[in-house]
Amino acid sequence: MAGIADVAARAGVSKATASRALSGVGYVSSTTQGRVRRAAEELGYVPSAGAVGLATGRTQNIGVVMPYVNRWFFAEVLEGIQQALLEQGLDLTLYDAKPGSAGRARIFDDFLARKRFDGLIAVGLEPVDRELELLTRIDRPIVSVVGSSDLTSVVAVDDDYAACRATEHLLALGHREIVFVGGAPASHWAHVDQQRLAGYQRAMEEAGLSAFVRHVHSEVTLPGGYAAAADLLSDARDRPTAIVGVCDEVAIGAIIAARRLGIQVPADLSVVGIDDHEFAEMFALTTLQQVPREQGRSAVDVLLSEIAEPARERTELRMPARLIVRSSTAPRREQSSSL
Amino acid sequence: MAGIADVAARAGVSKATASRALSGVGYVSSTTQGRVRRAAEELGYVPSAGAVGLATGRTQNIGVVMPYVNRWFFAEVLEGIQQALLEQGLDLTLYDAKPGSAGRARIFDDFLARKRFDGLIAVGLEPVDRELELLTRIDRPIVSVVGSSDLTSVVAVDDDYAACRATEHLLALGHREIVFVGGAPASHWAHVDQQRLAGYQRAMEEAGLSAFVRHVHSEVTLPGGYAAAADLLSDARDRPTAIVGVCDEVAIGAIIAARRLGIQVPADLSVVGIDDHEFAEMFALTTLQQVPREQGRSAVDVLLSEIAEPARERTELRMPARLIVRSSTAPRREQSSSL
DNA sequence: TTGAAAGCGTTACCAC
DNA sequence: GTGGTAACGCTTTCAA
Repeated sequence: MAGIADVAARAGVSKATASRALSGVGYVSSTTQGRVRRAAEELGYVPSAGAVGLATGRTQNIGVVMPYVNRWFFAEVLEGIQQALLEQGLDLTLYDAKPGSAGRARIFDDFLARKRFDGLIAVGLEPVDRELELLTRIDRPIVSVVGSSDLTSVVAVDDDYAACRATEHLLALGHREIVFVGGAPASHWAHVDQQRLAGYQRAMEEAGLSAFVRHVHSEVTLPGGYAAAADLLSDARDRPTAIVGVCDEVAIGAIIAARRLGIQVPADLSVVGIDDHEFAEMFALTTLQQVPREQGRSAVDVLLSEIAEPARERTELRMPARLIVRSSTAPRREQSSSL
Repeated sequence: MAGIADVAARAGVSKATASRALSGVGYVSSTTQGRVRRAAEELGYVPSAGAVGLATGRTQNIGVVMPYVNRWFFAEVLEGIQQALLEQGLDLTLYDAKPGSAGRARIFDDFLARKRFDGLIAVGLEPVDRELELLTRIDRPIVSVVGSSDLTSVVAVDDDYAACRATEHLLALGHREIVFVGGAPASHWAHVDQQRLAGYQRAMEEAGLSAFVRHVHSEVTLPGGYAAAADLLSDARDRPTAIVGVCDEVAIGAIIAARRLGIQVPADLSVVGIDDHEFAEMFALTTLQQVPREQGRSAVDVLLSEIAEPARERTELRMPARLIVRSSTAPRREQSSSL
């Protein structure tokens, strides 16, 4: 375990000079720098992260808190963050804070307080009040991905717009009986669900179809969408002609359910999602694309700026989703039952 | 930023005593301990991780390296690890090392060398030689999840057995034309694919059906299985009556492909997977269950023992998968084409 | 049972 | 341009 003292000794300089030569901060003649570098190389010198942290107050480590890692959106964001941090030579400490779990309480009470990071990225956290307060105490820059927050920077997609655009797409195809599937009453995804539901409602209202607004709850997962749609579609009499899924996973669940019931997609039923999930292509799903990986990268950019310049005011980056038309949507068909 | 000195001052003792009182190591009278604890409480004292690390040589942090986080198995393992670590009050630093990426090289060259962790869990890594060498240099306990390794402890499912069992299940149902789907020629999943393929082959051979052994390559993802199966099943003439998927994702892709081609599962085609993926239930998939979350937890157990007792010899934990019969498999039907 | 002081490995300030 | 040296915040001997 060669330390900087060993490097200095071998290069015939002081620790101070060695430090400067290695970090590139401050004056060093290029010849000594060369000598020091070589010495470090030869000794296989690796600075001790703990010591650097102690001395500089910077841990070179970013914390990431998210409630799930096994769901597409979260996993993608995480990968985006990881990649961006890697390029900067920063470590990433992961905190998996499942809503309501004992672990979550522990994370907020103990782990975050330890502040083993220079900044924090909170993905889809939806903190409750107590948690929010603990978060503010942390005194490190925080950026939220997904949702909204008055006290952190935010990187997210415009959920309201996405759902509205999805609904308009169906309306333009002549659909009227459009139901919005997704979002449990007490979802920890609350903000997003709500925004997307609102966008759907707005589009319906603007089309003068307030009376047709219909929202079916479901767990926000593929099996959840499957179950909800299976139920919704089982009654042939008041079956909608189109579905807006709160996200692609739910939409795909709905497509699978429809197929099992012998309902043709898109001939009998149009389905649109939001995400552009990795399975979207396979199910020919029309969707509003967001790129969570990019959101992760952006979150890192924003966070690093705030770390570099603490006085900076908070940023809010809200990206528009782009409509991708595949073949899960089609014009409303004249139905025999419409007599 | 109250430090231990502040706590000591407030409690009217020395830093040394305060340290002992707080950590519970060494002699302290219970009255002073009480006083110190209270003082710490009142000041909201939180020890500086960096300083503790410097002084003790322990970072209270575990590194986790995996090639993906957005795939079911990896995400589940990660959650299991995270939970177990959380309970122990340990942090988790994540390194996402995509095979062949520039980031991966960086992780091995720079990040792991920094040793900001007391031990390492490598999930499905399949390191190449150079990487293996770097890994051994680290001088910290390492446990591998998935695969095999002579120089680290291993926690994994018995892949050969699982595939063999899956195949036997189909054989028992009367199937002969059983094809194994999954595994690209140069997969970074190589070891697992290989073991499972071997298990399938063994079962076929033992049943005297060596001539029927057939392996179709596919990317080890749901869309990959879909594509491979769509291709495999398109030709009605030499269509198998059963498929063993290298994992559930591939198996489910195959089921979806079959349905789209109008092939009935399980009437015309039996499909069995390995995993018990979260979607397995929804597709009524017969499968060999492994519980990656448990593997993650076990990996943590093993690792912590090795950290506590460095001389300990390496452990190898290989768990058997359990057959779960749902309804994607059925007895081979007498076929009209079998005339 | 307690306290003083010596590390742990860097960085950064201030003379030289 | 370079070298002392004091932090950084904690743990851990060793004496008292």
